[in-house]
Order: sequence, then C-alpha cells, then structure tokens
Amino acid sequence: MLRMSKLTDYGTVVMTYLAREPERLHAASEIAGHIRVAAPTVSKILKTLVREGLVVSHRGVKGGHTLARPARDISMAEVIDAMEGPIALTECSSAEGLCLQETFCSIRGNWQKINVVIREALSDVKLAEMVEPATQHPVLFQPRKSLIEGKPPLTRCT
Amino acid sequence: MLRMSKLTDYGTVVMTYLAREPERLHAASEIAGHIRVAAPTVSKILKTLVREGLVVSHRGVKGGHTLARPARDISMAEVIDAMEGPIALTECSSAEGLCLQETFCSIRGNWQKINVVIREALSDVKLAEMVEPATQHPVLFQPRKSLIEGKPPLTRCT
DNA sequence: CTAATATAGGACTAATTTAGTACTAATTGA
DNA sequence: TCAATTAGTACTAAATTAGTCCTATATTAG
Repeated sequence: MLRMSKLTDYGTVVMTYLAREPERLHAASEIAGHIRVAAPTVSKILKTLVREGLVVSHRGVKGGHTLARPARDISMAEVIDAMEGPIALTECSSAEGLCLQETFCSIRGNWQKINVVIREALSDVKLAEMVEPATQHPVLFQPRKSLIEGKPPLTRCT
Repeated sequence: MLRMSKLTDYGTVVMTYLAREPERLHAASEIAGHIRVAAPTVSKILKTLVREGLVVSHRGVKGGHTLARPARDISMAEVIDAMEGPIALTECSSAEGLCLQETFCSIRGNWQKINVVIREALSDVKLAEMVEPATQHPVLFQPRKSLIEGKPPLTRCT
C-alpha cells in the first residue's frame, strides 16, 4: 500500500539481524551471508545506517558493526528515516514556496497530518519487537476486520 | 518518509477536487486545468479510479466524472489502494512461497502488522476531511512533540 | 613493522519503475 | 449525424533505484 524502497526494506532486515546479537560485532560479509543479500549492497546499507547514527562500526581485523543503542530504544520510524534520507526536502511538504502549485493545493496540510499519524504508528514499534516472533502486541495491534481483508501490503520479505 | 508515487498523489488531488462539487460532472480537461496537471495524465488517473470503483464516468457530450460515493464514505486508504494497484502480489507479503528468502525472513509477520496499523490510520481519514481546511481533527490528530519534529513527510503538493 | 582483514567514501553502471504521450474505439446528446 | 467526451492500449522518455567497483583508511595479530 505504502511502499518503501528495497534498500530500506533490507535496512530493516539488517537492523533486525543486529538486534538478535547486539553484544557482538558483525562483519558486513557475515550479515550478507545470513540475510542472503549481496555483500556490496549490505555494505552500502550499513554505511547509511552508520552515518545516520543507528549503527556503530569498528574497522580492522575483528571489526564489524553493532547497534548504536539498545533495540528497544530504536523505532522502525527511525530506521526508515535513516534509509529513506531527506528526499522530502525537494517537495512542498517540507518548506513553503517550493511548489508552484502551492496555492492550488488545499490538501497539503491534511496530508501532513496523515503523515504524523503514520509516523506515530511507526514510532511505537521498536526494533526489539521485530525480533520477537509475530504474535501479540496487544495494545498496538488491534486490527479491524475491514482492514485485514484489504489488499496486502508492499513490504518485501528478503 | 513513506512514499507514494506521483500518480497516487495526483489521484488524491483529483478525488479531493471531485469531492468539492460531488453533484456535478467534471470533464477530465476541466479537472486538469484546475489542478494544473497535464490532461492525458489526469485521464489516466481517472480511468484507474473508475476501474477501481471510486469514480463513475459518463461518456459523450456533457459527460464527465463524479464520485461513486459520498466523500465521507471514501477513505484515503481506498484512494491509495486504488492508485497503487496490486503491486504487492509479487512480493512475499501477499502469498506464501513467493520469496526465496522466506525461511530467513523472520520479520515478515511483524511488518504485516505494521502495515495494518498504517492502513487503520489511513482508513480513518475520509475524503470529506481532506476537503476541509487543515485545522482540527481532534480525535485522530494528536501528534506528539517528538514526531512533529522529525523529518518532513514525502507527500507532494501538486 | 608488516600483512591481513575490515570499514569508509565516492563514482559509476545497469536495471527497474514511473510518468507521460499518442492513437484508436466507443458512447452520448443535440 | 456530428462533436464532445471517455475507454483502452501501446509506446516512449525520464527519473529513480539498485547494485558494483575501486581506492583509501583503520585495526589487530604475528
């Protein structure tokens, strides 16, 4: 439904992988082997995550990557933000006057509110929860029938 | 943050435009002129919306388009679903066994739940609300400080 | 000190997706 | 019957995204 890029999707998988053994360093090649994504691609993703402060890296022999913070303190919203980058800066929603159609666009404010709602939902889901098997998150997840029967979402597996 | 395609974005603008005068028929060219999007593109969008049952069309002289249902009965989730199409069918989240990495992917179930939460948020926002100026939606929109200060969303203006 | 192993950063290419256009057919109302 | 309008399909161009490669830098073990 709402889509994210493949790299963002991989990013969440990488983060989840790191969250399973947060005390240990993980080389990019090791991660790549486990999540079955090409090593250069994993490296690229890790670089982004390091730059954004979600992952810390150690160079050299026995180097590798690990989470910058405990998994329960990292939300999925943060991971997605880190991977998607500041693309929104070129769009009207981030600043006034960038969009020629601004005066004709009366729904901008409403969209921003919707985005806030989505952010809120994603901010409530912590990385630690993603590591757990998909069962109950009683407070957060109480889907309505109508929603469950809708079209499937667009998250990739990988 | 979470992105939708330009066409989907235009789709919401077209729907909002129709919602302003639901009693009247609107030719594709008329809509194009008002929302400042190329006419063939608007036609393409309208065809999709008609096919998905959100808009009804009337051919011939004095023909045009109008909403299939009252704006208060159409949610933004429906509009986005209609525009984005069944892309998810090729991805692992829509059916078992499509993804080679399925057995290595333990976060799939959790992602599906997150998608449900987002769907729920979007299903609560009706087209009628998008027509109103962006002010209060007291129940739905009570953003937290931390969320508001995050990166800007990716909705385009247009 | 040196060799081996890792990450860092940037440039580049390929592939995919998306946006937009063009053309023809069908329908309707005057 | 004619003009306006949508319907459908195929195609092209542009933009975005994914992925690869190369060189530099850091760290540890021996």
